[in-house]
Amino acid sequence: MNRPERLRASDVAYSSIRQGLAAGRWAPGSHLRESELAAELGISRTPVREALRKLASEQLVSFEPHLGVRVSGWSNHDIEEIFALRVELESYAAGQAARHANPAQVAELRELAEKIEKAAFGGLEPDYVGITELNNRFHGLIVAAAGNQRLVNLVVTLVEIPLVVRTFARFDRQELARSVSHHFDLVEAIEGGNADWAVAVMRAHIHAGRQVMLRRSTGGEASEKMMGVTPSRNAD
Amino acid sequence: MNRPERLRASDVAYSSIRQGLAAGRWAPGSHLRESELAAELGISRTPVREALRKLASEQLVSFEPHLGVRVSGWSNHDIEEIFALRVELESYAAGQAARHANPAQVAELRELAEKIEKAAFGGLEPDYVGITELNNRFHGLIVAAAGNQRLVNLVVTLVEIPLVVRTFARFDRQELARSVSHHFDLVEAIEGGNADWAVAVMRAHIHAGRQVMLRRSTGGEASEKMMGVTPSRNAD
DNA sequence: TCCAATCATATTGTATACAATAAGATCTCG
DNA sequence: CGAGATCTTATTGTATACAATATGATTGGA
Repeated sequence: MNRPERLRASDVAYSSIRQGLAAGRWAPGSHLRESELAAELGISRTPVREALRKLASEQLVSFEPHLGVRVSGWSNHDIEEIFALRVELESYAAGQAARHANPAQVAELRELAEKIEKAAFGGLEPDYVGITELNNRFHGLIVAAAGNQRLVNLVVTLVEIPLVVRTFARFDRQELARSVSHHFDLVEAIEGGNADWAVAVMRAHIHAGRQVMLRRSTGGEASEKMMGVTPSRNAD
Repeated sequence: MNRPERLRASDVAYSSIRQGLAAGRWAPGSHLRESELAAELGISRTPVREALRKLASEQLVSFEPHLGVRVSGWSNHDIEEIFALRVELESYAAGQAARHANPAQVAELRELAEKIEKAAFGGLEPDYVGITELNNRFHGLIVAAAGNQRLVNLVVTLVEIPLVVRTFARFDRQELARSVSHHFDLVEAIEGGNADWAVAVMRAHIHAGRQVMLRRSTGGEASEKMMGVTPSRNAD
């Protein structure tokens, strides 16, 4: 029935390395060697190279000729740049979603907003992994509802970065409550077709997220210029 | 003194193919064969593949597994998407430029605006190639003056598309005059640090450009869904 | 004659071998 | 002992050979 769907080795390599990056397997600044990755995946360097170049084009790793790729680290400056663009692009997306979203999309948005609330406050501790996953789907759906495929592509590469930095573990209960509240506001604005409201809420929502990201990193461990994740090995 | 600066074959391939795309060497939809390009450039398929994948990540060509790459065509829908994003991103950039641009950048902007005026109206016929080149530098400088490197990356990939479609040949004298006027307005707004003004002018400027692009293509040759350029060969 | 299955061929995908480059180690000379 | 040049080695860059896949032609049957 469903064909074997033979995967290309380069796709396997891409997914695998990308997942490793998101999981914080390598410390920011680590040098990724093509042969190591290839050996581990049981394939040759060729598809690994292809995967690494694609990841470089998404700025998840940095590439320098003859030196290979390094895992990108995210300074406060990077975070500022990314959130500044998210404010513009995602607020525009919210406005367009308010104009174009269909009832099914609105229903799914509401469902996601409720699930996020449950993941945040349904148990004794917030389920950060669940929140991250659901939040990405919520934001992704709004961008998709805007009906601009290129916008989707742009935002995906911007949003996935903070994901690497385990965003939501930085939120305290009050900040989580604010975020949840924004989500319901967005659903209401979009459902009502009120683009101006949707834009305003989204701008505020992203600004609030930006604030959390910057506050924690500067106030935390001193002089930690690069914010990454705790590597499980290969810290270089 | 200056080291030989040995170029990598993949970079040569990238520049060469990219230039060919901008020059309209292949019709939209054409199938680019790795071996052909490799033979022509006197290199192997490996660096050609790398170059093609990079061009695919910039959406200058489309890639499908096992089928290779095709030269992208630009439908009205594509143009709409691209200009919608340019309105948001470049107007934001203009606002930031008004806040952060230094006197040297302002001077260069004014110089470029004057050169564009000369290229448009200095001779008997507008120098479309010159206008395109200068206009790209003008817009690029504003984006650069905004001080957000990621914004530069995003806008570059959006702006280069219309370049492929020979934008300025679509402008009549009145439209050229309007465009030139906008440029001087932008310089004045940015020089005065008036972000609100700069944003407004840039939004209007991009909208006007969008209008020209869409009007010509729908009104011109009938049922021409894909807007490309006249291919010099290999129309497939 | 038309449709379907099979096969041939061109093209992409991957592996591997080799070349070129850069970083580090070692050695030499002051 | 230190600084600099040279050499070694690890890693990336490129070429080429081979495998897998998709497209189109051809053939056989209804």
